[in-house]
Amino acid sequence: MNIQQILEERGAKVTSQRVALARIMFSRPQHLSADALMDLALQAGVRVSKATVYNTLNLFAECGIVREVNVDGKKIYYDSTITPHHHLYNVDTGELTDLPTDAVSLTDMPKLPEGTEAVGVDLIVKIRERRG
Amino acid sequence: MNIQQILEERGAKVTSQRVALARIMFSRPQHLSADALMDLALQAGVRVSKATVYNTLNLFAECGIVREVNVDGKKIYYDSTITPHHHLYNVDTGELTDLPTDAVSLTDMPKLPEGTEAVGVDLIVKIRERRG
DNA sequence: TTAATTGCAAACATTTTGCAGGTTC
DNA sequence: GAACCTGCAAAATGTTTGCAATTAA
Repeated sequence: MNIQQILEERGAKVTSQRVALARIMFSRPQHLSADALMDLALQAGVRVSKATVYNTLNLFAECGIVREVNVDGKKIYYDSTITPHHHLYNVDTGELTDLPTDAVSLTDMPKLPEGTEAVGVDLIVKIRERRG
Repeated sequence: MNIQQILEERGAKVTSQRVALARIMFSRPQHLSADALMDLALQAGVRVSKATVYNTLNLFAECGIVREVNVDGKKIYYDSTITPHHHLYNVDTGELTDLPTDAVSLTDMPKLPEGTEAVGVDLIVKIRERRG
């Protein structure tokens, strides 16, 4: 994945912050909040502001190179993996992990309202530590 | 559904605010944010504060009589229907509607990590107005 | 009577915005 | 050099909290 090329195709400028944030984001499969990405960037010696982190994540999402995951209604997580898959969310630990699509059989799409089209399907299996 | 009884069973007090908010919430199947519920309450002449609306919705969720729906990472919606079902979310209009479970075939549960148990499954089909 | 609940305002957390200065093409 | 981007601080949301006054049991 060439972030430079993706930005150019979109008519967006190739700035050092965008390249640096992309390098961190796509270094491995992960789920990062804006805050967490900012921390990783600062730790890596990348000088970047909060506003730019938010702007950049929104830009990446619009470009379709990250996927937003809403799991707790509080903060947005950005998933560096965009191939179709589901999520496992541990409500006790806050841990968010991927679930291959074949782990759940989701066969057919429902009939959608007139004049609408599907954008995507988000499936989150919520788990917790076993009690008792 | 007897809200009075549910509160008593939980050892929570039966207050006029809780009863009034429950009456509005469960008057029909709907998806309400805290803000929207507060507006409906005020319109209905119920004197209630923002803090109490939030407290009450959290209480109802803990009692399992409403279901939280996280759809946009910004605000939490509370669903007055708790029988298993999925959701259709129109990203253009913000409209959130129910989808019967049989509209999508979700056959088997994935293997869960050791020591965890499923709390629930949230499936949201995101749609938009058709383009072009 | 007492323990829980309410309301208010202030605190909090996350995300967005306005604008001056800096950078990319 | 023109348009875009960044950083900062302030604003905008949505939600929670602290505490005095009120209410249910």
